[in-house]
Amino acid sequence: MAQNEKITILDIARRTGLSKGTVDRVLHNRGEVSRRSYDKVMAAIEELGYEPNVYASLLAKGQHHLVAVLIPAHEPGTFWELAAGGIEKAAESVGTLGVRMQHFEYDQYDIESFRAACARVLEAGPSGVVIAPLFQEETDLFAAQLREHGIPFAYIDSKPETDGYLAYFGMPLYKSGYLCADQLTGGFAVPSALIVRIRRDRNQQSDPTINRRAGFVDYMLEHSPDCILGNVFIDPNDPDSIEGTLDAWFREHPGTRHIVMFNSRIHLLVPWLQRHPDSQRRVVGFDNLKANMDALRDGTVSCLIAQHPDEQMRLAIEALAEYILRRKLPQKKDNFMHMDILTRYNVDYY
Amino acid sequence: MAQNEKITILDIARRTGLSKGTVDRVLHNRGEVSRRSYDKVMAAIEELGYEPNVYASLLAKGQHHLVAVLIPAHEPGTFWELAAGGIEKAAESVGTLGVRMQHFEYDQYDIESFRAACARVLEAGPSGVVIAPLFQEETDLFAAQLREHGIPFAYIDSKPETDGYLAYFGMPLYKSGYLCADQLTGGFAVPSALIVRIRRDRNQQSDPTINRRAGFVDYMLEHSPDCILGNVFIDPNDPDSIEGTLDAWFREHPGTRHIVMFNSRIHLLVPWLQRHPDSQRRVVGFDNLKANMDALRDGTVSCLIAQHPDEQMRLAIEALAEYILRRKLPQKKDNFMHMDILTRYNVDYY
DNA sequence: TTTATTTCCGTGCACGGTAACGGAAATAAT
DNA sequence: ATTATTTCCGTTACCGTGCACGGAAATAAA
Repeated sequence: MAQNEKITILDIARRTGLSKGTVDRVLHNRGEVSRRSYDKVMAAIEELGYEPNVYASLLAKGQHHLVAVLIPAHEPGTFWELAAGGIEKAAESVGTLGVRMQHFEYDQYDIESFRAACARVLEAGPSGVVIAPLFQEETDLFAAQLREHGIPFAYIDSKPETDGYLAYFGMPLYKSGYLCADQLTGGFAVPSALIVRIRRDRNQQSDPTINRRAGFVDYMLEHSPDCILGNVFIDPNDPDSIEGTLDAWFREHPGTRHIVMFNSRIHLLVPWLQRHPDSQRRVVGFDNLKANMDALRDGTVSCLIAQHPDEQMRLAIEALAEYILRRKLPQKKDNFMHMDILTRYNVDYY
Repeated sequence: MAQNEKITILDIARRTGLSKGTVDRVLHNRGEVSRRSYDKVMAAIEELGYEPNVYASLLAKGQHHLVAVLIPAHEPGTFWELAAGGIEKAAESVGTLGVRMQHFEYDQYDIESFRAACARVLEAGPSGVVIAPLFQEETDLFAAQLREHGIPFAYIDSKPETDGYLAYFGMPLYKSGYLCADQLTGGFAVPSALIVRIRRDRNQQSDPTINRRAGFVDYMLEHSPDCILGNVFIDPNDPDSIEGTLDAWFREHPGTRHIVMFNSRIHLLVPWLQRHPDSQRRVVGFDNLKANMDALRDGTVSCLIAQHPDEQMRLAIEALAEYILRRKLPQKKDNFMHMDILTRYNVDYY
């Protein structure tokens, strides 16, 4: 561990009777070195315990790497805004290492815009890419292109089944549904619960909420087998329909109390919930959007399960930087992040 | 934000008609510069948006800074072991910047050992110090010494009332007690609950659990005013006494169900809890020690509130490094970390 | 053997900043 | 006016690597 003096490239040059140029060629094995010399250098490196000086290296090549981030447009108050926030956090840690970040947006409901964004990323010539893969097939195509160019990439949020990525940072979706159910019921059997869903565009192949719902349902089957699970669909862009849909459902099922949503839009229900207060009702949703946290504070929502997309982003960028600068692979390829339970009593510290 | 080209020290030298030597003198204000030149340089720096190249700087001076960490001995399975874990995490991020860390231990029940550790820290001549201040007065003395030497320091876990530190990273203690109460009761009124405590040495002046208990009690007064709160004391080194104490209490108060501890030792109750199973009982404790998380998994403990001391450690070290290397003050001086709620359903991802 | 090619390797500058050294210019002392 | 001091500033030699350039040595082709 403790080396009294730093071994430099010059030391092993002297030791082997070669020049630092040759040693450098060996270190980066860029050829033009005889077998004999190669072995001598390698032996000396081993023997003296040489470790390259990162500063000198970075200074010398003066490389300013670019990491491209490819995520859906982050409208204020959306899930992707949170993710984008992680870019700045990453900038603090790896920015000093000469890594810059650039942000490429696409419309999550328009596959064409995704294709266009991919093209722009390639044009920018990044050293690494972070991808939030919403369109499965298109993502695979893009991944293949990146591999061709030798550009490493990492996924956040969800990941395609195809391999070839450097790392993945996401949430254990199935488990999150399980956890969600436990928070909704408090561990006790409940007679019924309502699942509020948003109808998805068929173009968008990847839907994380499917797995969440599966975990939720399995928990209920185990702990509350007689529970009746209702499903209603709402249109996020039509507040009136939300009101109407919920009113209709509760008129027909007055016994139901608890409500759950598996995406980040639980805040859409706040107006209705406020008009129909019920101190015994539990409402559980996902993700620490500002609107959601406000609902938590005023008691409209009981609990949020947060996955901290900003952390995922930061870790993905850091993993890429580590690989780009030092060729170091991440310890784990698939990283499932912690799920945080937010209530009105701890939400203020997020 | 986007600077096309990096501004170097030479650029501002040329811009001002001075030499890089002079610019350097200004940058490190080591005098021998006329007022006129000083102003010119400062203006150019501002104007061109100069930012020093950390690599070149570190390479040139070859400094390897040392951050000393002063925390209680981290026996395996204790709270401080978690904190010590953060040192390695910090090493990954700031280690590449030439910052090394050294760890100084003391016995948290022996004030003499704390004094000795302080002396050893000063001998090592660190560029910054992280302190977990358990002995209030002694810590103030040490802080004064550090200030004298111009060594910046940061507190974790708790902080003395004296100012002069660079940053503090800890948990909102009072609020954590509040949150704890909410998790224990599920928001409903309960008839009674038992608080299990550990008798403290009077030498140790700083006790974080006091504030926690205050928050807990206040929550109960609001939400469960008629609740009877029991207090028992156990000796952590005597398992038999733990059994006896709990048996005795529950013999006299059979109506009580829920149990809470405000320190990290809830795992001490596991043997007793396992011998007296009760599916309706809620048991809440603090901190993500391995033994605690195991108890969560097998259902013995219902809920843990985690503050992630390793994160506190990492952030404290990073803040120090940022100040040492770039003289940048942390954004906030007092940082209250998030409190995470751990249940059997999300504990596997910690 | 001479000439043309490869193979292999040393030299030297660049990267951006640090700080010691010494000297010119400005001021003070004689 | 001359000398002694300050005050201020430019020059220069590093720090450890990366890499282009050119040339010596070894081999192949003539």
